[in-house]
Amino acid sequence: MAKSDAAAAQSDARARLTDDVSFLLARANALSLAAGNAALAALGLKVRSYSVLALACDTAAGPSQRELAEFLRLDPSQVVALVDDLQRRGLIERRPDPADRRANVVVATADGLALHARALAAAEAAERDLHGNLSVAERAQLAELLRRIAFP
Amino acid sequence: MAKSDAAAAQSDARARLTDDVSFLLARANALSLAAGNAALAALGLKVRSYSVLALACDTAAGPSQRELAEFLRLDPSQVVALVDDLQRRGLIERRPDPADRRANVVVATADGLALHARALAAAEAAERDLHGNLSVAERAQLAELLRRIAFP
DNA sequence: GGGACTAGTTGAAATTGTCAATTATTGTTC
DNA sequence: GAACAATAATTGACAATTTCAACTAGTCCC
Repeated sequence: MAKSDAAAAQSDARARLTDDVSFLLARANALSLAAGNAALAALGLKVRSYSVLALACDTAAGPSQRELAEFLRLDPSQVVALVDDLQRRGLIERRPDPADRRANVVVATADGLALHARALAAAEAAERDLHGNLSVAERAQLAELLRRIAFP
Repeated sequence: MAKSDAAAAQSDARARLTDDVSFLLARANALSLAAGNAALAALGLKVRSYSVLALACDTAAGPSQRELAEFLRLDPSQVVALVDDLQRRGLIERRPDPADRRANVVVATADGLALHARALAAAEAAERDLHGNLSVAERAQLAELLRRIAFP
């Protein structure tokens, strides 16, 4: 390889990395996670526990822990710890799934619903802050593109 | 709050989460990270070490460790460990920065450049696999939108 | 009823993240 | 130019997270 070729091969490595969707995903996520955790800290939540709470605030028959694990891409044992914590704080309940006695269904308590409302507002504020330079249309488009990667 | 309002407030919690850019970012990143690590494992790299190597393959005067830490959003002490590892394997070198004797400049060796070329191919294949349902234009658009979040 | 599989749980081990302290060097200020 | 605050890299300690294997209880299928 000629000297100039080697130089050319080197010079665009950084360019490549900043064009790399995977890298951008990682960095954007790191910023988003930090901002989210900071915004939720005042409520005693992290992004993880907030996500569990949000899903537990879903339909009356909330998600099973297996569904939580799959949706949040966590090990089932991590879900146990998250649910334990939120349950100890009276924000969610484990209810036996009437259709499958092995499974628990996770539902929010009244306190959980109330906290979720506040947490949602905080999370949305943090997100607006993070995406300040994106228009509403752009944000929707970003969500749509991400959804096709996140849920293949 | 009337019963129907409570039900309505609950029923869109899940919808909200899957519309939440932060959540989608987290999930897409988790998939991307897993795929990337799997693709790079055969070369003895992870996404982290690959990123350091890629940046070290940058211009002749590579990045300082502080720049690596900032770019990859890592604690400086983590960069030390990553650079130690790659250096032990003869893939990169620490060179004293002539302009600032406190700083090291991290540059790839010939072996490092060679491995990076193979790793780049593997990473790109994994990414194509992950983004299979996105067109080239959509991927470019996604990269542009992510860049505006990742580098505010 | 027996055997394969699944949901949740526990606990241990490995990896990663966070933080304070230290050394060497730089930049700034009087 | 001597004194002082600030910065780059490093070390080591500690917390948090991830990953796995094993276990119990329940389901599904034959």
